[in-house]
Amino acid sequence: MPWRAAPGSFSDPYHVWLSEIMLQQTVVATVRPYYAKFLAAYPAIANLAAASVEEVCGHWAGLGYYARARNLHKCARAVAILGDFPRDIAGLRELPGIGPYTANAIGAIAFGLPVLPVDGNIERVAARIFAITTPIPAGKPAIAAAAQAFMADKAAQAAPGDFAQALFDLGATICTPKSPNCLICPWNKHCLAFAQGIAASLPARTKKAERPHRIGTAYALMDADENILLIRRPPRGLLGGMLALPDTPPVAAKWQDAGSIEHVFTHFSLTLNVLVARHKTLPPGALSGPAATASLPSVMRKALDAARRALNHGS
DNA sequence: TGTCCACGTCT
DNA sequence: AAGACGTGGAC
Repeated sequence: MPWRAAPGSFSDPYHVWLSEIMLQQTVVATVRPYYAKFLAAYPAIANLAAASVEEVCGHWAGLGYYARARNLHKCARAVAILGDFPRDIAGLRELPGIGPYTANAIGAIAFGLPVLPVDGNIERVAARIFAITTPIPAGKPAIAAAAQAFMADKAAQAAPGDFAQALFDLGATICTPKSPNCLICPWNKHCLAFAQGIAASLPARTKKAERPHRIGTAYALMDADENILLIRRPPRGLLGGMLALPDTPPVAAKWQDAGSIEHVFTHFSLTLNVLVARHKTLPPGALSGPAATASLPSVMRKALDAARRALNHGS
């Protein structure tokens, strides 16, 4: 990983923090190009603090969970005021967007504090080693508590950051969610789930409630130069602070059907009907143009693509 | 195709 | 303290 330091050495706290925020609920392959883009745009956390929140959200577009981008910016400004990252868990926890996991990740990896950041990987390893069958999420606290026993290990104490990252790797490559490679696992002699032949079934999960379906409308108003009218959504809630197509008609116009797109969010799936219209000029102050459309959340990019297809066919 | 997975934080 | 919050890849 580009954000990792050589074994035995500490990583730059800025790099650890930036990568860990991006890695929340997001896989490494997705994060990689965003991490590179952010470091190019903001070589130091001071550059991030000096940027506008709109610009930061724009760079974040497509990565999802946009509260992370807003908190990233807030956190950068808080760190700018403090002068540097706090070097203790309690201090890190007070920063926006940093919860128990991320505080421990920064503490262990950047500062060598003897703490264990229990992510999904380490949770899975712990559930198996100790054969904890309580389903997640109810069983989460018990699994995290059991995982703390790992820190009794001398190697863990000596290099908490390397230890945590080694466990991440164990979970990602050997102790995988499905078909774990127990036969080559360095810990298989100590694994209760392996001994009982139940490793693949752990951690158990409570069946999720069915995802509701919603229907919405997006309005794409395009001028002669192919600019599309965009709005900025309110700073909280769904796609908070992000650019979007309006969900109510921005002007009186001859709206035409451009088909629909499907999108799945965490807590609902969405059919978005897209309507399009041509207009000579966009309202003054409209956000538009190629730079703006590059900064759209994925659902809005899908809608915009549908709108453009319809307009190009119709003309 | 659809289900699961990415434990993470905030309110 | 239960629910809100995105997206894409693996299988």
